Amino acid sequence: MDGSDLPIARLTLPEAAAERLRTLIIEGELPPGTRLNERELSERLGVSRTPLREAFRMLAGDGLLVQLPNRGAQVVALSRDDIRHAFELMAALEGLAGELAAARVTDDDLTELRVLQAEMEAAHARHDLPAYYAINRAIHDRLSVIAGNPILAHTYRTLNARLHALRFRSNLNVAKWDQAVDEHRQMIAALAARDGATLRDLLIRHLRAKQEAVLEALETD
Amino acid sequence: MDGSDLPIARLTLPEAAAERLRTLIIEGELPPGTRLNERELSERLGVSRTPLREAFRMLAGDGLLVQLPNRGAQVVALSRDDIRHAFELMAALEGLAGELAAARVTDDDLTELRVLQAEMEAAHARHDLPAYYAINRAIHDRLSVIAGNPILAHTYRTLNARLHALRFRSNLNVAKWDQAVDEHRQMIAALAARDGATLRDLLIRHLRAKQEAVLEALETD
DNA sequence: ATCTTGCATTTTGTATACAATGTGCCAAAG
DNA sequence: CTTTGGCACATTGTATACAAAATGCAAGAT
Repeated sequence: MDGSDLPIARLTLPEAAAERLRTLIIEGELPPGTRLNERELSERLGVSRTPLREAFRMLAGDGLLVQLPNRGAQVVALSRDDIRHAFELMAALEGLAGELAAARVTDDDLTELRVLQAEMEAAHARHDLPAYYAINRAIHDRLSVIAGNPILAHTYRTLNARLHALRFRSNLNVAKWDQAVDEHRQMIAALAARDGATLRDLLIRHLRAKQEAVLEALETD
Repeated sequence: MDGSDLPIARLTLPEAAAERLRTLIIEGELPPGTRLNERELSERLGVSRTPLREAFRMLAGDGLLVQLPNRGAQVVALSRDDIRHAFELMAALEGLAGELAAARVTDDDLTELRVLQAEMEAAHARHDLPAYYAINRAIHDRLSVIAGNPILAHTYRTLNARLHALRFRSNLNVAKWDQAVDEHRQMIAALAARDGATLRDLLIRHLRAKQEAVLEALETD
């Protein structure tokens, strides 16, 4: 069985509201720092304040919101240091994921990853940055799943969501982009060779480069 | 200033309830698998159901509770695999903390850690397991703080709380105990030498040993 | 002119009432 | 004797009313 014997996951109202809010935040509809008025938002989402507040608690747990007593919730605004810290942790998580994935990867997984890699190179060739980001994310997500550690995967996704809320896209110079694509090639090779240590190092370096690009992009805001 | 200019953190009712529940779970008062009846618990804690439900959401975010739609919350019961996964991640987090700590540790930090280490050896000498655990935890916590990455520290604490809810104490054979104390000595040495790579390896091995001890202990339940 | 002080308004915090859903038991049919 | 249907009860889900707290503005004092 694949787990479909557990109760089917119908979304409860607070969960649905949280999901909706999450995308609003990540899509940039609710930019960092925005104060969230409960009454206003509850009308906008068509739910009452009670489930909305539960949604707030969930998102606060994910680090997308901060809640100040008697002053409501606001979309988190990461400082430069926060970003540095988040990337530091992300690098370690990706490194671990790579190490574990190398030990467990199947040939089917590799085939799938190679398809994604090809798509990514195509996006790169036609300078399609949004597509590149989407595929890039899919590859890294896949890796964290192949690692076979749900707790890691969850931590990874949560942290990733927080960073995505920054919407740092659209800034990436050509040299770094070329390099990133090349690093991906090396990653697949390391994975195919089941070389966990190398893959780990590659991923950590890869993340460090990404961090630099992000911080640079914020610099020029 | 030390940050005391931010709004002083008075506990809101849901937060207080969550804190209370958290200790009840970690102390083993509410063992894994316990179903939490909202009405009953709200009376016991002296709060109404609304703030209690927000507390549930917070603890669910921390992974201490699972919430099933229309079936309420229950204390999470970790499977052997969950434990393995949690330790896998913990090892990576500790490793990162060690690496970062080695780069930032001050002489004052070292003095403090050496005091804790001495206390730990004393506890070990008099076979005081509870004290040993407490000091052990203090040392590792300290390390994650010295690392200077609050996001890492938070992730670490959260995951740690989940594992502590297992209450796996009271099982540890003498050989492993001796070894653990010795590993701690080596850790302090590596830290004093600012040797991050060595410290990282030590911590990861240390955690692996701990994991084995825990899994063994559960075996004999 | 600037800084308090107090009041009105807005916003969040909590409790409770009501609705919807799930659970378990018992009876009747196969 | 087992199984299924339905009913009563218990529990969770949601909305709303009320209480408490914070914010902004204006008027007065320094």
